Amino acid sequence: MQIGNFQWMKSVNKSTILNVIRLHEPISRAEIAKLTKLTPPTVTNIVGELLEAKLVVESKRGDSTGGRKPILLTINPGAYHLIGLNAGITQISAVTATLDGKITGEAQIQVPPQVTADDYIELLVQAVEAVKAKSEARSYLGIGVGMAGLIDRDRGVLVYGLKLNFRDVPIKAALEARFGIPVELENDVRALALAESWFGQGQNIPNFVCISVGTGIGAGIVLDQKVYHGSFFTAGELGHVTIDYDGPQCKCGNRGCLDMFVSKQAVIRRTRQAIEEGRVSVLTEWLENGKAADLTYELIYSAADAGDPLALDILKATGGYLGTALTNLIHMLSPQRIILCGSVIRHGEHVVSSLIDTVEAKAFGQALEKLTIVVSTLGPNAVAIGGFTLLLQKLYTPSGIGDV
Amino acid sequence: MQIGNFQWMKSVNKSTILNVIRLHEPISRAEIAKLTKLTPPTVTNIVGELLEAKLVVESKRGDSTGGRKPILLTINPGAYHLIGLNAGITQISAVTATLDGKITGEAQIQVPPQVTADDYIELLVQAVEAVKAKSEARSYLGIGVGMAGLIDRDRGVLVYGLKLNFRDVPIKAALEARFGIPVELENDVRALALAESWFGQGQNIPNFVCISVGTGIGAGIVLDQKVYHGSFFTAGELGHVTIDYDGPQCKCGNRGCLDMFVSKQAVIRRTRQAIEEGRVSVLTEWLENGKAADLTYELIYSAADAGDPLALDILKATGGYLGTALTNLIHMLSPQRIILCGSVIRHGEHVVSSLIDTVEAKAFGQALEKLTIVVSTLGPNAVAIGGFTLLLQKLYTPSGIGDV
DNA sequence: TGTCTTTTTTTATTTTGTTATTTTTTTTTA
DNA sequence: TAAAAAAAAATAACAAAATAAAAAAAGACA
Repeated sequence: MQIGNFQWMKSVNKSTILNVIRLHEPISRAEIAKLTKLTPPTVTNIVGELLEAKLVVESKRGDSTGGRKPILLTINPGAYHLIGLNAGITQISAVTATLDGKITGEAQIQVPPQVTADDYIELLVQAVEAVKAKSEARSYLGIGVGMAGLIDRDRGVLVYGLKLNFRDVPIKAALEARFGIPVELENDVRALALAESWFGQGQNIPNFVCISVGTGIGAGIVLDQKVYHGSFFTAGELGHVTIDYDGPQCKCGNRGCLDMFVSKQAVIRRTRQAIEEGRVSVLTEWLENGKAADLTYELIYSAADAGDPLALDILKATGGYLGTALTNLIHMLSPQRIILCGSVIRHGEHVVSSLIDTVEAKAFGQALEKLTIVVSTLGPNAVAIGGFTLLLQKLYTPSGIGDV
Repeated sequence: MQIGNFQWMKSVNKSTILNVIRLHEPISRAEIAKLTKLTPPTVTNIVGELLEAKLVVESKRGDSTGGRKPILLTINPGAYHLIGLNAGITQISAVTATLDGKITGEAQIQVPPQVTADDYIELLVQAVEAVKAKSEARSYLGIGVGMAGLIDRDRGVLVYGLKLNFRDVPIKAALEARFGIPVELENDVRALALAESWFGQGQNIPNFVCISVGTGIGAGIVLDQKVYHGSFFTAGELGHVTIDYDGPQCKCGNRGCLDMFVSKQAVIRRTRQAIEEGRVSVLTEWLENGKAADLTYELIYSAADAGDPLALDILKATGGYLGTALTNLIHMLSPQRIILCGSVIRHGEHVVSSLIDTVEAKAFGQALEKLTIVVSTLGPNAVAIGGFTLLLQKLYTPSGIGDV
């Protein structure tokens, strides 16, 4: 139950001002007062504390508009640094960044197929050490981790997932004990959504959904500018949405799950099946004359790029299935934007175009008119960016500033 | 951009205290201080203002626990009254209620098939007059309206819907001009969800979805205790979710929409089709010997109650389709609870049981374990209750109290 | 140079919550 | 039964932080 007292009031104003500086830098005290409707003395007072905490610096003088030149304020990028991790199944990647979200270094570590939870934590530590070694930053505000699996955001625990045998792994506690700085843990797709919200295509979009299509399919849902978790952090399971009432059996027990149609493996399976059924394709040649060792997703989209009709059909159908699932989502949640990410999207112009065609054909009304579908531009570090954004989010939230 | 100032701080505390009184009445000042962590003088001070505004009354003395007996406070039910409307296609129903949500009177007005928007507003006015005439309340806090169609909640405008030719009808402005008290307008299913959240099965459930199945299918989504609208108020279009990729053509242009399987009309259509195909059913007799004029939904569930295998099959299949759609929703949003409402549910034990069976078979993981599916207990006035709850919501929100 | 503008800081005031104290009322206990 | 203890509520003094008014600083321009 939030109650109003002086500390809280000040804390709200402090975070408001810090956010305004972040979003409008470089900006003068007078301009902040105008934007926030706070009075100039209040702004001066709070900016003083932010300067003292080294979160903000006075940069240059601005241009005069007929009077004294304003002293422009910016976020102090150098004082504190952030560490973001993308903790994946086969690879851990780490980045360091400044307070304004600029990446200053990166490092990768491969994960062997068979590891215990303790091994994995040790690999996370190595990744942090590796990226720290490459950076000359001294003071770190914390470590933010995006991780595949069911994550208890509040406790910082991997409940299950990532590797099959992992159960209740206290990632946050382990890393905090090791490094003595705050650690935040979040599901990878939701970290991605957070990254889009702060630095990508989700900026200034209150309601959007980030769809990640790769080995699995997940949705990161942002509603009213906040990442939505659902009860017990299980929202966004797009992969097991039914799109065909009488479709093929999925390993989850249901029929016609989206996962059976559009994951990387599903695309490969459907292509193989079509070839076995005798459909003509350049892929048959490539495989037979040893030009390709095995049927991979990369091979299929190469064939599609080369104009192979089977590969094109498969990828278009993939977009169609995905588009159908997204149309359902659009009618239920009516997001302003859908952001597509993941390896299938990054190498899948055919999938994306057919997806957009499908949505435009199937969705209707205002929900469609107000909608834009875009492809993520954050690149392969997106989840790690989301990781350190968890720290920024805390910093820029009331009562998150005093701790610095 | 919310900034902290004294009025806001006080307003937050005032609404906090008013809410605590509502939820824990009868309660003493000392107890409020303990619950809210506000200090006793602050509570005394604010309670004084609430007493003066007649929103709260000192009722009896409580039992002593070894010292002075506490003065117990309750919401003043008599000082202000509320009006709630369910503005439907064929009928408008109105209720009056006290500040604690007790209904004190009701009235109904039938809507002729052909009316203009102006006629309809006049009928709304008549409904309000009729219910006011039946109540001896003097002072009304406002009118809250739940209405079928696309509602712009902010402006209080019916954008389209209800009757086919209605476009941009300024309901709020019209009623405010007529009665001189605040009017709030909301979509009917979302009003329903709000009613459940305050007075029904959604109490203390942060994330739930209210499914209404009748002539159409809609979902009212409550996330983090707030009714979710989506971009441009179009969230919750459950009726046109695809559940069968190659299903029958819907009037919206897509194939296999849920609406084609589970609305009242769809149930009738599917039953008629089965009869025409020669399936044996008691319904055939009832219709042939003139015992029933026409095939209606009521007739079908009577037959199911009488054990008719065709009717049972149809209703069970209906539950199956609905359950499939809900499973998708559950995997996407992971709500803690699903509340079923509407006429098909109220007279559909067979539908509900098959729906629950389907969800339990198809959903999996934490999303299922943490989920409960219940039937609404608010009765036929639910939307009207949601209507006046719009006013309560405003009243119990910071800066909504000063206006009284 | 002098006046006008704009930005920033200073001073005094106001709002409102907090701490400490007092009053009122009741129960407990000697 | 009277004194002590305890709880609830009210009052007084205090403090935090915003606001209002005014002053100072710094520059523009005639």
